Amino acid sequence: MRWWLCSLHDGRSFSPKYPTLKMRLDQNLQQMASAAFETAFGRPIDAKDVSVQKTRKEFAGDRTIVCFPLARHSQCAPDATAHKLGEAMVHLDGPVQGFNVVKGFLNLELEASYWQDWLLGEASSPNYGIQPAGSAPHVMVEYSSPNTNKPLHLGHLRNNFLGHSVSRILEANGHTVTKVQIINDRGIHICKSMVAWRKFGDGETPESSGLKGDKLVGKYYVAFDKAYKEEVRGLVQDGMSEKEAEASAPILMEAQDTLRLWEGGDGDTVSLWKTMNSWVYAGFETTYATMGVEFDKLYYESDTYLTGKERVLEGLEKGIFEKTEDGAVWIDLTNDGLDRKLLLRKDGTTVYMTQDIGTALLRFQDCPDLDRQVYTVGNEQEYHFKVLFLILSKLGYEQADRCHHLSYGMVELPEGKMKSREGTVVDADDLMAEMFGIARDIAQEAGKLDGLDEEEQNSVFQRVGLSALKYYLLKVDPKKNMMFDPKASIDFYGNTGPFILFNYVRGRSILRKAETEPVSGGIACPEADEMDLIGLLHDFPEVIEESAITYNPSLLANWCYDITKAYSSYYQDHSILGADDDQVIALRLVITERFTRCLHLGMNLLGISLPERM
RNA sequence: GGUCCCGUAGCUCAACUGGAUAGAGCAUCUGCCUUCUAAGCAGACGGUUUCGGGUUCGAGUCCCGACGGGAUCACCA
Repeated sequence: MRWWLCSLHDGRSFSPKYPTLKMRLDQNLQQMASAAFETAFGRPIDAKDVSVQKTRKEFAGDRTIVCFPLARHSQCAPDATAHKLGEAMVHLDGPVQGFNVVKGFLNLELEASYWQDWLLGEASSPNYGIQPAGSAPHVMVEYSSPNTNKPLHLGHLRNNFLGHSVSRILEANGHTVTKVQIINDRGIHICKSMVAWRKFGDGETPESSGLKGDKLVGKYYVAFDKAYKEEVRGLVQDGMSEKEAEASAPILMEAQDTLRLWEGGDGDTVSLWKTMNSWVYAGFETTYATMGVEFDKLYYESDTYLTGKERVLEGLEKGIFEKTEDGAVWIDLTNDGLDRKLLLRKDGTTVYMTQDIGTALLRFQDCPDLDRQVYTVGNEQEYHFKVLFLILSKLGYEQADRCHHLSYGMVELPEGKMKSREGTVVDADDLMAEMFGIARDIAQEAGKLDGLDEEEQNSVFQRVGLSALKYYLLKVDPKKNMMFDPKASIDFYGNTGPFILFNYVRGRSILRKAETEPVSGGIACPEADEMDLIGLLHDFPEVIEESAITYNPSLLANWCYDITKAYSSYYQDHSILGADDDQVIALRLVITERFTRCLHLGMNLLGISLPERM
């Protein structure tokens, strides 16, 4: 244990003035303001109606109460209201020691000891900012869920980092979280790769080619597309209409036959399917391991689509769905402002929607205590989920209300959307490798890691490189589309993951050195220079909570940057171990400890792990 | 065409959910390493928050309209 923790907690003088202060500061001030208001004006106001916010830096004070809305209740001008309210609050038994008024803004000044007590009290807890495990309901979070016909790309990285981070943030808020993905291992897309591999593959395997399994299968998916296009072109030249040609190209027919054979359980087809899928999974596993994401449970579409089909047939009997003359099953959602949607093809095979119905219901069945499901899927599928939840509801499942689509925006390239056809896809493996390489180049050039063995160095490169990528993708509001320019690459300086890591490492370095320098006594009173950092530390629990409520890790990412920036500036202007006064050293060390601990936790909730050196 | 999302500095993004003088990074320029890690710090430059109305003490934020960009409305997943 660090000296400044034990010396301040063991046996003595630390007795906070407001030890039972369970509520956070702002709520407390709201209640105080409510009480003070009644004293001053003889009329009650609801504590919730009091707007408390941090005082802006350019004004004196810690917290500000906005008094414009209160003027209506006080029957006084806003600034007069502020004065009287401030007067009454100072007289209450609480931390408010003084105040000043600017226009209708009441700036409250807290007792100096308030923040000292807080630093040594609430902020010192190892659990600061997180809720006890199991104190909130069970949530299932789905993410990743790639197609098994091509390798993971930049879009999947955003998806995985987002879903993984949201899972951790929910856990920090006390939820039990089950991380899942649906493996789309079935359907026409995988059949296309199978057909192409049979036609052009000549028995090629990952072993024989040295290609990662997902890359190999992706290669044949591309080969299929190429052959298909050629056939269509040929048919059009022979006088067929384009639409007709697209629907009847022989290689497509072959893929559709393969799908029928697969659904019929044909031995050879199923066997090849298993082989090629296993190649893809092995490739994905490697990529997930590099990314640092994991899953608690996998759902396979091949296991859930039949359940979906059964529910659709039940719905058909109940008259919720309708069968057209050719035998296909549809739902008519025009009364709900949507369109007609296909649920079963005329040949009885299932579509995407069918299996998602089955999957959703199976998951609630598997976890009886499940409170809700979160689907991390791109915003291009908003319509799909709208329809899915509506269908579940029409089928009579109340679980429909407990499903949430966590929709996120596309990662766009300067030329627009990624198109595999045009070769503009940014491959996940390649991009991560590039990040590691940049991290290595920078570190080696500066000679920062001399003295570490190769394994330790690699671990640092990976953490630093991955931090750049993860932070880059997570700092943007999930719902917004974002831009990625492969030529400009991802920065390692400025508002970036490595900047945050760097300052964490500096803080940790100080703490390691401090261990050998015993100092006793209390901590000095924080000055204005320290208040920036203390204020941000105080925000931490709310940031974690807000990130969970809104499924938005970018709030947390931005907090990590803000506090790091504040620490970096502080670090530059103040010598922490070299201060003249022992109590000042103690204060600065306490702040450094709170900073590194909260930052470590916050970054971990983003899925970013921190090195001790870099 | 219907529905949904977005529009903030040259570029990439913030803005505590309606609060005070809209902030960071990149890029450009100027300083700072004999000092706890310079992947850093300090400063300069950069804005009619796309445009026009409305709501009120107060609007980048809310409502209406226009313009611009994206997504979606598949017997692909």
